Amino acid sequence: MNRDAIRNAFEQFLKAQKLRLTPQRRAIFERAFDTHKHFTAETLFGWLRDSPAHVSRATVYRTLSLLVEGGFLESLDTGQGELRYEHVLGHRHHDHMLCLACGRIDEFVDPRIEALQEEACRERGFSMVSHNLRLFGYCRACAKRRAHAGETRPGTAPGSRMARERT
Amino acid sequence: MNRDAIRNAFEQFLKAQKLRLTPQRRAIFERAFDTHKHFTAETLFGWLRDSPAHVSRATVYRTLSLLVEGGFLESLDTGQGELRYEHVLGHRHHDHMLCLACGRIDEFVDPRIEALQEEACRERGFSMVSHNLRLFGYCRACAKRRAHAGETRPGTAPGSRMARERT
DNA sequence: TTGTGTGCAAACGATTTGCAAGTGT
DNA sequence: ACACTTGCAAATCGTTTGCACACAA
Repeated sequence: MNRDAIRNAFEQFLKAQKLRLTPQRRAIFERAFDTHKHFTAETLFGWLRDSPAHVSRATVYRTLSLLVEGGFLESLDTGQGELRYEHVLGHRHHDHMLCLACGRIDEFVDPRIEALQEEACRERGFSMVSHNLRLFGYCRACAKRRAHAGETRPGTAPGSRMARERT
Repeated sequence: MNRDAIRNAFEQFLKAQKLRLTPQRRAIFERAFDTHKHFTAETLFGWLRDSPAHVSRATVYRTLSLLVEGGFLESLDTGQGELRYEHVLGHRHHDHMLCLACGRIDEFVDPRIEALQEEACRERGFSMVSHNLRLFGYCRACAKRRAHAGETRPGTAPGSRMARERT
């Protein structure tokens, strides 16, 4: 799915919802799809602040919600305060591994896990709408570094209440 | 694992960390283990407010963090703003199914899923510390009700920003 | 025109923190 | 005594909202 097709889908979506295609929405849409990485609302706001397009923080939030509702973006709760966004289109469902030390986010999928989830739901009469699997730990690089340093604690802000060893 | 054993472990934990056993900590500990359900900090605060034990909200939060660090409680991020807490001891690891309509939280485990997660980590050199699998959808009862009513939207606060059909 | 959308700043809500006063050990 | 703890209120922080003005359709 290329950019034009996605943009087109977005415009169709707005039209269908009787929403207006404003320069702000256009700017946010374009910038969001200019990156391949996960980003936060604040990050996107920063990107646009440094560009000719002036979009207020409120509008960034409002439009990101729109894009999520329209199924263009998906929001990922890293459990660390702020939501991160990622593309949905042309991007199959996947789960995440989050590094407690460097914040790196890796994606993975195992169809067998997906199937077992479906099975669990079926057995319990639960009608699943979506799911979310997050593995917390240390990426290869950080795990190696920590093994050497003999570290025990997470590696980010010292003393931070977040990134504990447990969920 | 009975209450006395857990309490004992808690006191040992405090001692080991050179922390003091105060009436507030005792009250919070007892009240937390008086329930079998998932609860929020605010809920626990409410329970204690209506009891002879006077504990400030700040202390509730501080002590809950302590209990999580000590491995007595585990916090569950329902993705709906506030954390919920549940016992750990005598309570094996499990994942959750969250009902978008009534808020019900069910627990389940599938050792095969757990094993596949380990495998995924091994393959990628990721050193897992903890994980968190949440299935969002409708519990048996709500699914049935919705099927009849022909509903499309989640069932809680109408128009609420949360409980969307997507994550 | 006219209902939407935007920007701004104030409001939120859960959680954290600074600080002076209290209290286990 | 003397840290460690508490309570209180103020501070955070990401996100949402009220409102007057601007602007797509």
